[in-house]
Amino acid sequence: MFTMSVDAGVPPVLGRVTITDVARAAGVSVATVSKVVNARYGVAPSTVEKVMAVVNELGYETSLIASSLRRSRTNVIGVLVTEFEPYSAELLKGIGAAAHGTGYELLAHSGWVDQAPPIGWERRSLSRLAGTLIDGAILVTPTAVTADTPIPVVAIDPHTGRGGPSTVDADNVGGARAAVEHLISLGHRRIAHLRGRVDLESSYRREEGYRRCLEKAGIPFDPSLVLDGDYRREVGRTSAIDLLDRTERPTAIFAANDLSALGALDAARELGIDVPRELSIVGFDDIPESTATAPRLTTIAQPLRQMGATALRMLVEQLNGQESGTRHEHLRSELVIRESTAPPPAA
Amino acid sequence: MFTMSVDAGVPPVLGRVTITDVARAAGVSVATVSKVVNARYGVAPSTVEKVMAVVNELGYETSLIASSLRRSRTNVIGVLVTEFEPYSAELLKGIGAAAHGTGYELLAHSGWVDQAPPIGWERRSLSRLAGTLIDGAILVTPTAVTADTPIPVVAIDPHTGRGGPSTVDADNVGGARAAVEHLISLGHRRIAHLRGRVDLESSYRREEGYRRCLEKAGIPFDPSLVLDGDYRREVGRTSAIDLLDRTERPTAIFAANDLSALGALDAARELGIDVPRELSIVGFDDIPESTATAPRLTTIAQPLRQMGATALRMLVEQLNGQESGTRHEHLRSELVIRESTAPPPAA
DNA sequence: CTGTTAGCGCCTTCAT
DNA sequence: ATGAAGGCGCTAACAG
Repeated sequence: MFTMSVDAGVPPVLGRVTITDVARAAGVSVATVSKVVNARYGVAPSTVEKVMAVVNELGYETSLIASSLRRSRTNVIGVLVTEFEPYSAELLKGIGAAAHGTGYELLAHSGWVDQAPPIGWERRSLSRLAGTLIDGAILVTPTAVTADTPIPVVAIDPHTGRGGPSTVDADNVGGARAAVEHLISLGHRRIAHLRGRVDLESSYRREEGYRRCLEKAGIPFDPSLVLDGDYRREVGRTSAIDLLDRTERPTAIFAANDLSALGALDAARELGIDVPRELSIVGFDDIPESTATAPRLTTIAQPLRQMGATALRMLVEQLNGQESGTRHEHLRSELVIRESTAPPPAA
Repeated sequence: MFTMSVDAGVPPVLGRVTITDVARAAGVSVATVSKVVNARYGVAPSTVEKVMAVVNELGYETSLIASSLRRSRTNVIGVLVTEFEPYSAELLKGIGAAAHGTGYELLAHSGWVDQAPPIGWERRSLSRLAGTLIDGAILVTPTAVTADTPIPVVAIDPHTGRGGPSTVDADNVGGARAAVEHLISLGHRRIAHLRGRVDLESSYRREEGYRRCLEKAGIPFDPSLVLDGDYRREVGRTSAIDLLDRTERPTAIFAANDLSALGALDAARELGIDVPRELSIVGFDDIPESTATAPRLTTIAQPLRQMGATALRMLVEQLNGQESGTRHEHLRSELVIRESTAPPPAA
């Protein structure tokens, strides 16, 4: 505990310092301490001084939990994620940067560290934190948000864009089409797809973009070329191995996100398949990790930091009552050509 | 609020659903609901069923805050950071990965979004969350931790390694020496240094490594070549501009972390100075962003994910009472040569 | 098996 | 100007 050397004859306190400890040490009531700490009127200057001295000596800080249980506002915004992976980490950076000057602290919560998050996980998380600890929340890739949340909410890349809370996402269909168009323009015809998380809208949109683009180019859709990537590296790797072990393997893979694309890259390396000479790979997201590989990943860049920042600003507007209706912010995504794509082998 | 269509004649509830709402709707006492929800013994099966039905209908979840105020344990580990930037984001990824299977949820807290964190910021954050919300904490780059914290704590890259809580860090002196040796071996003699945050031990160690290495190579130490980088991109940029505007500018810069190295890269680009032909830059950390630049950054890699994972494991051991004494884990850092370093211009 | 009671730490009337 | 009392939502001990 933070019991430092106590000069003024105040006895040290065991455990966490509470308002009661301060009150006892200062010889006043807890109510008075509360008033002093929260700068309320009606306390004699001499009392204020006395109490503050004890507060400093004991290193007292009001418990966020206790006060939030009592108060209505906490000035804390919650960021609810299933996991801290590169995607949510990027959003967090953007959210954090945008939080400067708003007066809100940030609390990022990751439940479900043990189990896979069930559909609707965000409801549980929200229920556990809302109403008391946090004033509003940013939901990262929620699966089943409804409109009637207990506190203001903004969802990033949610399952369903309409009818629910305000949302932020990037152009998924357009991005996917740009990715596949790029591959087609290089000459690829056998293009596989590593699908995203089935509980997310973005997965469907990206697959839709993939199919539409094939269709437009007159390439027949082959369902056997679409496997699960689940937005995860290991799943992407496994599916890619399946794909690449076939006698007539695809010459290109469009992965629904960078993580699964990195998994595909892992697979190619393991199988001794050269990227991009023998296999082209395109990802989606543009997480920083996508430049750390050799070859560097060609991908569809989503403005993740900006998406996070936008979500935070929208939420703060709601919290400050400046904005009432729900908004749906769509940001642009764009093709970033790096080193993982090339024309297919001459074969 | 999560009031869904209520079938069993339970009236909808306004605001967050509390245990009282459930009790009232189910026609039992709050104590009984609590027992049911927490799977305690001594409740009739029929009652359990009845209560659970209402719980599901109303979408009730126990408030983390209220229960943590009452209980001693919460099974939540706090990660206290000043800011969500690339460094702490990497740690968070490692911490999150290591949390799988431990039974602990994660709560990452960033206070100080408005103000610069004062020395000892971690004490306030800890006081606000400890004792109730979180069972233990990982402190990221704390500035003045003492040994007597109210809850078990592990510090990552703290101000002082000894006498305080358990710590995790990487080899700072060795890393810095490797960086500067690399530059010297390339032929550099005028090597500048962008110093880190003055409130952190790691800054001193890296500067120490820099000076020792110069000394060993017989290069006189020039204090005018050491400027503040503050571990931040913008500060690194400003200082680098100062350095590069001089008539006799350095041929190489060793930045105390990648962020300030990226700032130096920004500065060079603005001034039209070619990296690495006219200026070499070495960073420290190996955040994913260090590969996203052109040229890619040569840097000292700290195993950030692993550091986070180690910290989590150490903390869990403390929480489970398997480990009592404080430990200091030192991980290795290593030079990663990429594209931002080359021999100095022939001049 | 169920309900009543007390209290976690804090803030807010409302008396004094 | 100060303090006593009630209550936020919940759980643990005890009573019935």
